[in-house]
Amino acid sequence: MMNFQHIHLPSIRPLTTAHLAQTMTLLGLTAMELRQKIEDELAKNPALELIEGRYCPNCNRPLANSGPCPECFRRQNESSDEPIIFISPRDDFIIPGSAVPDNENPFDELIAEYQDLSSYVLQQIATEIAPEDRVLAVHILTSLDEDGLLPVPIIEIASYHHVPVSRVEKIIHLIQHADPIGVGSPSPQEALRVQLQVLAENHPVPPMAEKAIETGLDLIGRRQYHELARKLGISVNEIKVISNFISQNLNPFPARAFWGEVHLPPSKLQDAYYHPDIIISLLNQNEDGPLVIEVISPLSGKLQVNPEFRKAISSAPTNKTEQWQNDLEKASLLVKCIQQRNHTIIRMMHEIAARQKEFILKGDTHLLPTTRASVAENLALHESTISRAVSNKTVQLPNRKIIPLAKFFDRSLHIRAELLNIIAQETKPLTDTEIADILKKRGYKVARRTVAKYRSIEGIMPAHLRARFSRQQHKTVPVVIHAI
DNA sequence: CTATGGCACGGATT
DNA sequence: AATCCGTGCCATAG
Repeated sequence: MMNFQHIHLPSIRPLTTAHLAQTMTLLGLTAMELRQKIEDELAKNPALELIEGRYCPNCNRPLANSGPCPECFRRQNESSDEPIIFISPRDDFIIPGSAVPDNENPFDELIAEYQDLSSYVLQQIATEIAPEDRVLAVHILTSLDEDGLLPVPIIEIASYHHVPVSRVEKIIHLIQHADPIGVGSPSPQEALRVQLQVLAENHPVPPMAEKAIETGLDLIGRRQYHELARKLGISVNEIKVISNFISQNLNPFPARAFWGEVHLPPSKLQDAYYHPDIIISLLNQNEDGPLVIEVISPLSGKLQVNPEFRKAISSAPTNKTEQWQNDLEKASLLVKCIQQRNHTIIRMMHEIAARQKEFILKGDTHLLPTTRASVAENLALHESTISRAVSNKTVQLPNRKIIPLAKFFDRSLHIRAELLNIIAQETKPLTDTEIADILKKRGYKVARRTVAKYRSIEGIMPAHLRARFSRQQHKTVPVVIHAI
């Protein structure tokens, strides 16, 4: 049923245990980790060679420019509505917002040139700032770091332009309330505080959340709920609600697409955001067309066993032959394993895309609960293979949000999304039992107790605490700022 | 008496 | 084998 004949990849033969072991290891790596690994190997193994330049990783033809191989692309495009899927070398990502222009240059030109975070924000606030403050705004915006925070002290900006600090502060205030909310804040705390305030205008927020952010963000980060609870004089559970709420609804780094549920060390998290492992987009922005799936290969050159080395091995000095032989084997093994990895990921993404196209296009409510095991079964792979392939990886969706690949396997996401809908539309605060009933009517059979759990996961407070907020008019503010 | 959270159990998933 | 998740039961708060 699936046709991969157009993708030229090595056939799958019985593997040696070494082969298997390494394939497994590589499969669990993110694109960026793989890149590191390859660089390490290149450095210490003379038998391995990277030919610089652009080659199609699927058919090995040289390519004129970056992006997909036109030949492979065309061939797949012919086969109707199947997803178009290929390995895509991308070592030169430019992420919107990460480019920090040199602010020596004339500002307006820069703005025109960079379609990035700075100009995006400036467009929003342009009409609200006095012309003479424009330079200030641009200075601030071009000084933002890649997280959307302002690393420069306000005083410095003020004295540079010989204006009072209060005037700079006023502009920062404006910037902070543009989308993404909190951008331009001097610290994560500040960004969270602004987001919380804006959110509180239209939605219930947990009591004491602001206090918690101010006094104990680091404690929340380290999950030391007990200590914070003591400090604020509230229960540990309330802290948990606050913590959930923050990670679900707020974003300490306004320029980043997601934060929270993924508990990776900061450096890994950053990599995950800037370098997704897979990119899904639409062909010509057409919602009815096939999905285009790029499996990122972190190096653009061609990785191969150095033919010179292979030849030279017969004339190796006798005390080195064993060493060289060893290098040669390891090199060819690595190359094979990387191909194997790509092949597996491609097959898996093909399967996932076929099952979850609705979710990819329309969002959380359309996720079909799926297990890794069932995908494994369909592809005749072992469950642990899929587990490896899924873990730690991130996907960029057509809406440019980057999510963990594991989200495709969330058992309850669609129900939680529906629950979010219900609560967003409620006129009076609904109790858990009532929500459970509504969900049941809509085809989701869940126990009342489970509704409570979902609420907690989503950082939503119990009915009696939602009460006093609920009559507020609903502006068109999304319930969840940086969900997905 | 009602709504909700804590704990713990068992089955599914990794 | 270890972990995650949905659920039932019970205690507690309002």
